[in-house]
Order: sequence, then structure tokens, then C-alpha cells
Amino acid sequence: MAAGTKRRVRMSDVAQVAGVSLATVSRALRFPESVSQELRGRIETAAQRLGYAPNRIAGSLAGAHSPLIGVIVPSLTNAFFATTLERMTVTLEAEGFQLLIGHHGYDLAREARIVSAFAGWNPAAIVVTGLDHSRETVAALSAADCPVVEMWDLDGHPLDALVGFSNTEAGRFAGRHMARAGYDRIAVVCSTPDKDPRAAARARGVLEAHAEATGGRGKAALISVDGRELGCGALGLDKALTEVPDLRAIAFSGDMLAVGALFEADRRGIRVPEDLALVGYGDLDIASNTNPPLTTVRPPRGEIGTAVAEHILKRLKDPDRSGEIVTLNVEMVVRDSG
Amino acid sequence: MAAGTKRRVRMSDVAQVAGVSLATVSRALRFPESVSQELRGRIETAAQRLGYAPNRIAGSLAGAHSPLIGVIVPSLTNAFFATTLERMTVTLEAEGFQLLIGHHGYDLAREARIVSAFAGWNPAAIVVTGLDHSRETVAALSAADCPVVEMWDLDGHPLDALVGFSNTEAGRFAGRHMARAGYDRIAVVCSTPDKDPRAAARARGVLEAHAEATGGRGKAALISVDGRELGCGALGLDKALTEVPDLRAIAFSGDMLAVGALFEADRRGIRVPEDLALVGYGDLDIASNTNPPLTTVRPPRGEIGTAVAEHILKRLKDPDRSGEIVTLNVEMVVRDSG
DNA sequence: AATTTTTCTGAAAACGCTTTCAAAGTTGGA
DNA sequence: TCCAACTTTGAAAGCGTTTTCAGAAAAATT
Repeated sequence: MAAGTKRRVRMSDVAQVAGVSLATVSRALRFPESVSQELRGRIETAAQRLGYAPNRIAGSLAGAHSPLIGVIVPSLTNAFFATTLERMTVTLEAEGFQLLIGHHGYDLAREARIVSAFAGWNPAAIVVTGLDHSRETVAALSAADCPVVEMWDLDGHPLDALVGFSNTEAGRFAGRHMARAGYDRIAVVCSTPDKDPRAAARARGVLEAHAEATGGRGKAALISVDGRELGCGALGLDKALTEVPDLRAIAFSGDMLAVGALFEADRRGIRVPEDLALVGYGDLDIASNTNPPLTTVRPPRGEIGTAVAEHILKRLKDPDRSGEIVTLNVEMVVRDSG
Repeated sequence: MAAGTKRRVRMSDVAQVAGVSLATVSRALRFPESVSQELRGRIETAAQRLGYAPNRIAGSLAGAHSPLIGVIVPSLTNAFFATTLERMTVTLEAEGFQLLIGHHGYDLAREARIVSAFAGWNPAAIVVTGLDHSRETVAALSAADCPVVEMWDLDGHPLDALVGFSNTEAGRFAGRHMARAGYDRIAVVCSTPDKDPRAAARARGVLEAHAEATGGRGKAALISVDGRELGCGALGLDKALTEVPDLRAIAFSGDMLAVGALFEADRRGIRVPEDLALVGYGDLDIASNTNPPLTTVRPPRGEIGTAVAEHILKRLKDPDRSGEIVTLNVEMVVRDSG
């Protein structure tokens, strides 16, 4: 436990025991096929017996890139990104990569600092969330000199590769659904649209599609709240109710907001959906469990993780794939709340 | 973007521009005080102008340890660990450390593999969740030859340092509370007690304290469910109701289970707490928002992250602190559900 | 049997920093 | 003025791999 106790087994130790050179051990371990059957056996046995574990730091210095992949998300406590990260980890870990995870809380300046820090690790790739970045981030990303993948968005111009879905379209699904269900006076409750461009895009989508689908006869109000938590949903409901007369339905930029509003409606004796319809976004586990279960839009949160990981894997083998765009789809999940 | 475009600025470039040696640049950057005022200025200007960013890989190879800290949690999608990770990241990032995050889904064999993988990065410290580890994990941890911190538990014997709270005690809070509130026939719904030793410890705590506080007159049943999600809570409610006659209260190993049960109770027309009291664990954001709000036990989830980070920081400066134990407290949050 | 290919293997040069050790330069006291 | 003590700087030796290049051995060809 205490540092400096015993000397770690090095590749040269394995080489000595196996009676071969360092170079051969390296090859045998990295490209087993490139070494004769017999040596491979001897080397693997020696490595096993000595309990050799390669020093990744040394390997990364000698190689062109490290098997590190930097991933930057807005937040770790957000179930969306957590799912994406989990899936990415699983796929990439299996190929010997290790994730370097950073989060910036929707602060673009912090994003830039994290990218710079990651670049110092000479990563095999860097993944960032969204398409909105500061000049500094873009500069740091290009200085990192490795594949860059943007994810979770599709509404904009990527720097390099892109894996995501259209948040505008996600909003449009909800807006269209509400119009078709006959709700012509609606509100959209959106959390920090100034800081979260994807939430803002969804809100815009709802508004647009609702206007189109009602032939302009519908009325819709945009209401912003200062957070993504349940409490803000309750607050949003309150605001919407006071600001919009004859309100029939509310779309939210996230399921937690919608659930918070659902609870608040219950407290106020407002029946959902009879008096007021509620539509969320996210299809979190809770959405299917509330009373009534929540109508929502499901983003491909796990799929993004897998797709990003797979893209990176393919890309590292075949650099021609730079600039690839992977489009994933959103799904309208109609339940009873609206 | 494409690999191999331009040469990265090296420390030797800075040295050349500043007209000093490599060694001096290294010193100036790492220990500004150890270099004369004038040189420091020249070197910093040069570094700035060239846009020098240190190569962490090279630095780590030359130094004794890398500024990487490995952290292993059961799951990233679990709000408890996500909060801990967020706090750890913030504190450690400020000191120039970078987290290597791994998750094993309560699978001890995977934990061992992750520890081994982390050890290859020569990390400054490794943090693992809980006190239950396989022989292989313990071996890999000791081979890593760096400080080890176990977190989130206190019921057992640590390998080295420990930052956590007693899950048994957390359970005891709930059990005692239920007994005092006059609920003598209770059930404990616990998710995968065979795989999650902390959940099992909490369940045990509830049972013990309830038996003590009711003077043995109380009856309590342990019911296990196969997951931590809302749906399992509903299932747990159902099982408890059929298995325990005259059931008055249920304690859950997690808030999501409790909320799921609350929803299910609502569907069945069971009044909470009049017909049945519900107690959770976790004090997730949702706990204070449900109808009725959930009585629960609050673990120090953010505090653990901060405390672990601070411990590591102190420890790296002062190796004598090995074996330190930081005890944090749990809090009973009484609301309306039980 | 003598060559030419092809397959394996090892020596040695990076990779970009940290750190030790000694030399050079400064300061202050005798 | 000279020497001791201290401060500041630079040369060079790693850190543990990967990878290139060339030589040795084995296989295939004439």
C-alpha cells in the first residue's frame, strides 16, 4: 500500500526470464501473431508467472497516442449522460481504452479548460457534448491533434465527426403530438434555454411544430425556469398557469420537470390529462411509472454511447472516416398524461 | 483534427526561446519559487507565446506517479455515486489531478479487472467503493503501490484509508423511527442483498433496531427484489402485502424503490401513511417532492466525494496519514410518508 | 549445393519530461 | 581581498515502453 515498497515487474524482467529481447516481448504482447508460436508461449508464461502488468504511461509515451479517450459532458448526475457514459465505457474498455471523464455544468469556459487538460494526455480521441463551443475549445480541440466526436446534437455544423439526434425534431414530435391531440393553447417550460442549447432547440421545435400543425390558430408560450429538477417543474406549472389563460397542455424540456409538475398538479387537484395535459422529454425510468404515466419523447441515450464508441473504434483503424455523421432517432412515447 | 498535422510545442522549444535549459523550464513551471524572478518571467512568457501545454504522459513517466486517480463505483447511473464523483472531480481537478472512472455493476470480478487496468497507469491513488473485494482486487490494489481509499461504507475492516458512513446505522435509524412511530409489523424491501452488501447492511440495521425498539414484540420480514428501479418497488410492495398480514410499514433499501411503491399504493388506493407507512433511503431529490413527501435516511453522498478528495490531497503530501478513517454521518429525514 | 526469399529476432534510438549532481555565480563575513 | 556558504543554473541520466532497421535463420527456389 505504502508507495515505494516493491519494484514493479518490467518488460525487461519478462524478457530476461523468457530468454529473449525486450523488442520481442513487446511484439509478442501487442501482436501475438507476429512472433513464432514457441516464443509466444515462453513469453506469455514468463509474463504470467512474474505477474507482469504493462506500464501504460511508458507505452503511451513511446506510442503515438495513449489509449485514453477524453469525454466531456455537462453533468454526471444527469441520467442521460450517465447512461451514455456507461455504454461508452463498456464498449471501449473491452478494446483496452480508458475513459477520461470531465463535466462542466454547461459552462463553456470550463469546457475549454477541460479539453486543454485532456489534450495533455495525448488521447486517442476526444468526445464533447453538443455543437456549441467557445473559440478556445475549438482551438484546444484542434491542438489535441486527434479525432474529435461531438454528440447529442445534430442541429448545427460539426467540427469533425458527429453522433446524435435532432433536438429540434424531438421538440417537433411533442409539438405535433399536442396539436393533434387538440391542445391549442399550450406552454413550453424550458430549463435555462440560455445555457442549454439543446433544451432551447427542443423548446423551439415544440413551438414551431405546434404552430404549423394548428395552422397558426394555436397559441403557445415559452416559459423558462432556472434548473432541471422536480421543484422547477412545479414552479413552471405555476408560472404557466398564471401566464397563459385557458391553458390546456404543457411540454417540458425534461422529464423531471414534467414529473415535478405532475406532482404539483396532483397537490392542486388538477386532473391530468383531463384538465391539463403534460408532455415530457427523456423517457426516464420514472416516466412510465407515474400516475398517470408520462407521455414523453425518448432520446437515444444509450445508443449514442454505443455509437460513439463504435465510431471511434472504426475511425482509429481507418482515418478516412473523419467527418462521419451518425444520425439516431428520437421516438414519441404516448402514455396517459397527454 | 487529422492526426499528425503539426508538431506539438515541447518543453525544449520553450527552453530555447527563453534562452535557458530544459531543467530550468521544468523547475520554473513546477516550482515557480525555485527559480529567479527574472527567469520565471522569461520562461512563462515564452511558454505563453508558444502555447506550450505540458505532455502529461511524459511527465508521468519521468515522475514517480501520474496525476491520475482511479475511482471505481458500482454504477454511473446511480445518483448517489454520480454526486460523489462530481464532487471528487471538482476538488481534484483544481489540484491538477484527473479521474479515471470505472464501474463494475456490483460484479467483484469486474472490479478486480478494473483495478488491474488502473494500476497500469501508475495512479497517484485508487478509490474503490465498499469494503468487500475479491482476493484479486486486494492483490491488484497492493501491486498498484499507491494510496488506496475505500468509501461509502464503515462496517468492516479497511485495507488502508476509509471514508464513509455506517450503512447498518442508516438502517437502524429507519428501524428505530418505525418502531417509535408505532409500526410493529413491518417489512424491509431490499434490492439484491446478495450482490449489494451495503443494501444488505441497511436491511439488517432496520431489522435489528426495530426488534430492539419494540422489545422483540415487533414482527419484521425481509423481502428481496431484483433491482433498484421504481418497478421493483411496486413489486416489493405487492410481495410485502401478500407475505405479511396486517402490514403497517415498509422500509426500502433505496428511495427509488420507495417511490415506486408509493406510486403503486396510489394506484391501489392504499393511503400513505394512514394505511401503510413508507420509508426510503437516499434522500434523492424526488423524495421531498412526492405526495406525500417521503420519509427517508440521508447518506452524505456529496460529502463523501469532497472528503475522499481532501483525504487524498493531504495524504499525498503526508504519507503518515495512511490508514486514516473518516466517519461521516447519516441523517433521518422525517416527512409525511411514514 | 548455391541462391534468393521470407520469416524471426535483437540492438538501439526515440518518446518528452523529472531530477540529481555538480558547476558557476553571488553574497557576506573575516 | 579572500574564502565560506548559499543560491541559481545546466548537463545528463533515467523513466519503461514502442518501433525501426538490419542481421540471422529458415524456407523456398534454381
